[in-house]
Amino acid sequence: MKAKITLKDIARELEVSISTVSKALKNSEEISRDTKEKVQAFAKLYNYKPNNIAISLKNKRTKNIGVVIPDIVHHFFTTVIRGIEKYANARGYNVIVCLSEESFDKEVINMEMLANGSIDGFIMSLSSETQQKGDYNHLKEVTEQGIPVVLFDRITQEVECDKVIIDDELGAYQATKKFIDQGKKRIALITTDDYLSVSKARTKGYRKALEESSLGIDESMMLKMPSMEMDEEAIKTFLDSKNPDAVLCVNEIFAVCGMRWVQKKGLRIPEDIAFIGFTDGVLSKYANPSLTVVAQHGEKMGEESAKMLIDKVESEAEVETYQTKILEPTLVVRDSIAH
Amino acid sequence: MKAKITLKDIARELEVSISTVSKALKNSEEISRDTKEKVQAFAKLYNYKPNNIAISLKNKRTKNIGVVIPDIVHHFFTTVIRGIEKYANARGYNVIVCLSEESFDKEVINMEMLANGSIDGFIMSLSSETQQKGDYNHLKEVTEQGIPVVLFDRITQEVECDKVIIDDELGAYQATKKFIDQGKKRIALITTDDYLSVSKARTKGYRKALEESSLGIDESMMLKMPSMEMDEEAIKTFLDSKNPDAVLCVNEIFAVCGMRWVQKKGLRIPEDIAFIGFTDGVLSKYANPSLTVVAQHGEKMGEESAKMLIDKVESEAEVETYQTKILEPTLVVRDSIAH
DNA sequence: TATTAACACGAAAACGGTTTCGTAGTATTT
DNA sequence: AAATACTACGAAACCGTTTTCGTGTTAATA
Repeated sequence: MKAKITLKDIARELEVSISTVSKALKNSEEISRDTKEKVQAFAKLYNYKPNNIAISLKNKRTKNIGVVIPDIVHHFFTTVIRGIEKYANARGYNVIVCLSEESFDKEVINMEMLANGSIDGFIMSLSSETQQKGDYNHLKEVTEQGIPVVLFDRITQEVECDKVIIDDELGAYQATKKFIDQGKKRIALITTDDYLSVSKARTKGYRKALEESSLGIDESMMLKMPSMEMDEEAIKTFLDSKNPDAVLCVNEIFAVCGMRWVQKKGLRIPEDIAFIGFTDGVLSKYANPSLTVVAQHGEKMGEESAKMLIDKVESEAEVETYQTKILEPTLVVRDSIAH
Repeated sequence: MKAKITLKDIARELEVSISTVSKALKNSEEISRDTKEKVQAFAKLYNYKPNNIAISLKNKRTKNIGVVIPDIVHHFFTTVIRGIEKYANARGYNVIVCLSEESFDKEVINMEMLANGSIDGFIMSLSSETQQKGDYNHLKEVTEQGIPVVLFDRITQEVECDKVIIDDELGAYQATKKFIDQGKKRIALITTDDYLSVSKARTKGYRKALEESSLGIDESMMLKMPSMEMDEEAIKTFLDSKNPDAVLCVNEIFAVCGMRWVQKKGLRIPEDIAFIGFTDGVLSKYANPSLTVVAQHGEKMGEESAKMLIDKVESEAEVETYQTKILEPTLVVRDSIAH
């Protein structure tokens, strides 16, 4: 086992000072050609690499960014992380991932853990519990300490920071409009409770499209699932009783379950009943029939978030101005609707 | 913006030395009751939290573990990360995630980036390119430096370190045996090229089961996909020409594609043709019919890996003894086979 | 009363770098 | 020859902790 070599080691071997070594390795003008060559050669030979921790301590920059998300076993978040990681890596940053598992307490603990010097900034999506409680003090504390935060997807207006979202309302609006244009009359919505900012926005878009049409809104055509846990029975009962000819679901899973059930009953998709979901994951792609979805462009979202964060981290100016970036969703048309 | 308070700040305010503050906060016996109370009260008031970076530099322990995986948009890896994160967090560690994206170079770069003090150890799964090249010098260098490494799932025998795998051979063997017991005669295998350690093991299990049976092996019943990219045509052609009555696939996607195709041709699943895949992901669960799979217990695998790594990191002893933990796979029976 | 022990605290080194500033020695200018 | 300007390097501070060791003060002991 050969331990890592330090500046001090090089200095001792070469009988120069630590400062000289440091400067020589940085190709400083201050150091003579001879000395530089000697030091650099030695460093290369012994594979010297500066210690990140020491540099972090000195610079007060860790080149780490903390990502706090509710769940990682979830296609959307996973693509966001990929976007973050790719972008951050390209700019020399590492990504520390923490999972809140939809718990307020875990979210708080994770942030506190990271806020003590481990990271230069946060990228996060709120846990459902946090959104329910409406308690954002942990976020406010962090921003007050001058640590930049970027919120994505599940955001709140109560914290002043940069934000990246997709226009969920628009996505739902377009999807619903698509149904209307295709002559669907009984358009249902399967969503979760309103505490999730995204569900709320999607419901709004759905309502808006119906209001604008001649169809109008029928409250009973909306099924609100109390939690994000799957409850197949609720969906089946709902579909059986309301008999929709089109269903908009706020995720893939609700949609796939719905499709499976109506197929079992002998209905044809999309002729008798059409489906559109949210999130362009594997499920939609390989479902039978393949599912039309409102794609959220998670990777793009991750990139944007990382860009906003790193720009802020690296900007000297203490700009107290925040922006919200709204990405446009895309309808990915597959076989679960007519086309 | 209120900046973080340091020991020095407290010392100045309270007119004591830094050492006294440090000791007082640690409840040292050396410090008088009075002083301790004073310091602790002040620290609490100003919400003092020690700087992680400084502590890391001092202790030469970061409490970070580096996870390097080929891809994060992949259910299996995602569950492993969750397992790692949960376990590591419980023991006070953070997880830095790096993606190799199946590239050898990225794997090397990521490891180098982290190996300079950012982490206490690695948990990783090899990129396909690395397994193809068979070049493991980056791993060897790291272990030689005394940084513990735990390899999971996609491992190699050429590096001496702890390893966690599932018994892929056994999983494939059991799945194939299941087909045989159910009277299937033309049992096909859809796999990827052998360079992936897991594909190799699964193929071996498949062969073993057939060899032990009266059916024997027909090389042409094995389809080797050259890459992990989906090639639907190859699968269709293969299924059409070989006409199997059972198909074992090394992942979910191959299986779901296969199912979709044979259903389109009017075959019944599982009566005419049965399917078993690997990886218990969302796809299997919500496929139509739902897919029987060999579950890999990713979360368990993550936990085990994290446990092995942290135990090693925290053990003072420089034990040069490594273990390989083999987890048992489970057959999750769903509607794609008779039951 | 002189010695020792206990107590409570501070100085300083250490972790591994970066960076400012001072300076000895040489080269250039007047 | 004296004044000035470079060149090339080292000392030391600093980032924020922890920890060892030394020491002044008081209390207990001989």
